[in-house]
Amino acid sequence: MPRPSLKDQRSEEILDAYLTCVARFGLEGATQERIATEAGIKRPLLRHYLGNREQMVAALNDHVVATFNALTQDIEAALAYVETPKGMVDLLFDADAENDPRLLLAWQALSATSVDHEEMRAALLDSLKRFLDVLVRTLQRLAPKAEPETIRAVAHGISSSFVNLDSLAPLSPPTEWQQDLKHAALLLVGTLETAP
Amino acid sequence: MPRPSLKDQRSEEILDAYLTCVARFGLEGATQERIATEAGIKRPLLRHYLGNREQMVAALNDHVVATFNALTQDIEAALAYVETPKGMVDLLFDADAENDPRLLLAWQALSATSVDHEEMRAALLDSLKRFLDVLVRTLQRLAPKAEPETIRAVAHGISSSFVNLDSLAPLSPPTEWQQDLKHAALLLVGTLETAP
DNA sequence: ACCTTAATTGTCAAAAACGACAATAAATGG
DNA sequence: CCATTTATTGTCGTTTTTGACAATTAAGGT
Repeated sequence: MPRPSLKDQRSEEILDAYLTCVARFGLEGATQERIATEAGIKRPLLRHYLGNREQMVAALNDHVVATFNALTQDIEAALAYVETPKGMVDLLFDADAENDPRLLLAWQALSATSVDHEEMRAALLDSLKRFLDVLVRTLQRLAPKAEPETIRAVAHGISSSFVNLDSLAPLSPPTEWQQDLKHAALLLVGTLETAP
Repeated sequence: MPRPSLKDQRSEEILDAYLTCVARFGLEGATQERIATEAGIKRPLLRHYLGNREQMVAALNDHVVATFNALTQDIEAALAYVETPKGMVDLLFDADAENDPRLLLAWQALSATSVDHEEMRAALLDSLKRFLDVLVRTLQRLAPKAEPETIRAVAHGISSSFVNLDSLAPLSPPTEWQQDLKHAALLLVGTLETAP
């Protein structure tokens, strides 16, 4: 048997470096040189692992979508043990504290340029739908009496605050904003409890 | 006297084309070729009007910040005639309906790469602060009894939904999401009325 | 030790992008 | 009509980025 391939494992590391560059310089600003430097390798290795540019972008999109979906599933699993809307917000905004913003920044960079690539666009949109679905289902469980439309609105509002938390990170905003956004999410879920 | 200069007027048009490209391809994806094509001119004209790349980026940042600040002032002026929190949300999310998403998309693209350029970063952050300030002051006027911290939270929540509205546009999301986000904003301002 | 395949690097050519300058056309006041 | 300044385009050389291939090194099984 020949030498075993570390391609999958290595590809993950390189995709992570790619993710870093896209979050920092945007999709087209993430040159192969920058990615290679970030990954600590030589440029031709990128080709060896991820192929040409088009294939690289597709791989990154898959990676970002898969990571985001995995995050969604982790959150869903954790939310199963939550019994109150407040606990839900705590979980989301504490989990995000230890969550590096690169993922959502890259997600946004990809979605901004996904107009041309239908497949990418669909996958990105689907990943967000999954996230929203988890929020909606959890809210339905925690506030069964609430109107479905209200639950959808709350889920979207929480999602917006959740996303903004990361997308504002490059501006190094005042630290209070983080609490303000969490507070907003708390206010939103609070509207479900008092519903008739 | 020599031929009169149309530089200011023309620069605005070109900056608008620049804005379009940045919203679509990101900051580093907005090549001079694409901008020139979008503006219907030849590439060397870009240099004539906006200078080299570094100067172009600075000019775009100024333009985006100025436009965003102008939008903020317009909203502030319109909000002066609003008497209810619901009216405020109506105004914001109706004004945004006729508001093309390019501005906020470019704003985000700039902010994502502003880590290196301190001046840009400060201006972008300041423009967002102004917007939030307008929301806070309006909410203070419409709900004088509400806690300052709650008002800040509501303002941030509304801002998040407002921004998300545009940043999701490239994914062509379901049209209901637009109403869901507005609904979330309504729920947020609703928490101010019932405050003791 | 040998063979097979992966990992890694070197290198080159083509294309894209940029910066800079020259040259031409156009318009306005005198 | 002339002079002056702007608007516009053409074009060159350089740098950056990419695609592609060859060559070398390394690792594991037999």
